[in-house]
Amino acid sequence: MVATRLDPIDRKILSELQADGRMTNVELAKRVGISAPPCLRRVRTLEESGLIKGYHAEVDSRELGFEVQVFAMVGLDSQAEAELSRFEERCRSWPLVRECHMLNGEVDFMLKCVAPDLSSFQSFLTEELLTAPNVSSVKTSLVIRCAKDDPGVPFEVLEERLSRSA
Amino acid sequence: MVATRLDPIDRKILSELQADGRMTNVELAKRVGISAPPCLRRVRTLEESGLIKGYHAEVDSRELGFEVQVFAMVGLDSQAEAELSRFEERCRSWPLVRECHMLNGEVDFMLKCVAPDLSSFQSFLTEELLTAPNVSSVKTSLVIRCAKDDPGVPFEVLEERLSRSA
DNA sequence: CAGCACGCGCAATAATATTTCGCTGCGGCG
DNA sequence: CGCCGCAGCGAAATATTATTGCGCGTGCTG
Repeated sequence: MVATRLDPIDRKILSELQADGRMTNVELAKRVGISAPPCLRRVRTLEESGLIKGYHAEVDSRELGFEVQVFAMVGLDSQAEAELSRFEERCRSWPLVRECHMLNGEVDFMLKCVAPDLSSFQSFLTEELLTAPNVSSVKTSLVIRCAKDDPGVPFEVLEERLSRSA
Repeated sequence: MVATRLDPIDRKILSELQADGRMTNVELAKRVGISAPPCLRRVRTLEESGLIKGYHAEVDSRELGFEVQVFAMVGLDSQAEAELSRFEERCRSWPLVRECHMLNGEVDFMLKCVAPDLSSFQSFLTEELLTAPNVSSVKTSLVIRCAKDDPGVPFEVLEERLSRSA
């Protein structure tokens, strides 16, 4: 990891931008305690180094008409690398699938899906996911409500850890 | 849902800002096909209506030293509302827990956790999660690799759906 | 068909981003 | 030790962007 090259100011920048990605550079500079130009240079460096992978607006999915959120646990018949990749590629092509994680243990993949309503998810499930090649089992769990949905990483933990090792 | 009040331009704005939340307003206006001032007015309206809940920088968690990502499926002893809320509140106070979703079915909660390494996750698991009141069972699954991690909702699906109902 | 409300674009202004420049502190090297 | 070169800073200048005010057209509504 490249994080060791980051000084406390860089980490503060990342933390602030994770919390509010549209903060002006002036405001950001004020918060991290340096002037605007070096602050912008640091942000650009963080972007170019790939530590900042992008910026996104967080939208209200329910209000936008996506009432249904589902976790799908998928088991495959073959776990050969070629088959794994094929399944991942398929997931990337399904818009309803927002996340696809390969897991250890009995279940091979965890998918997070979003759909306008139950019936559209059902048809995705039966017509796409269950009929996809190599898929042996799918267990789905509907999200009843969401208590927490924080993006990114807990910088507090990082700081705590660094202060201990210092 | 309030989405019916949105015209195609508003939806395009949301879609563009979800993909790139730091786009300048002039660029955004160009893409959605109107001039800058009305575009900015629309963005402000979307923000005030809560349809845009915020903006976030997407950071590279591995590079930042968070090597471990885990899904934890939690079962509780009591599912009384007061107990559910209490557990949710506890999840909000744990930095390592980034998401907490209540599910239907046998498992009560799905947690997405992030940690610097396996041992720090283990200590969280044994010292915090497993010892929390009312927690009866926890099954964890380590993320081996991530094939897809798209934020937000698939606007393509929304458009398709609206064009059918039109 | 007049009046009204709404949303647009244009032009002007304010704020912000970005570049340029010179200063300063720090570590390597003569 | 003292000099040099580098890296990072801040101030100032400039370019770009955000924001406001205003007049115009369009489409309801009476």
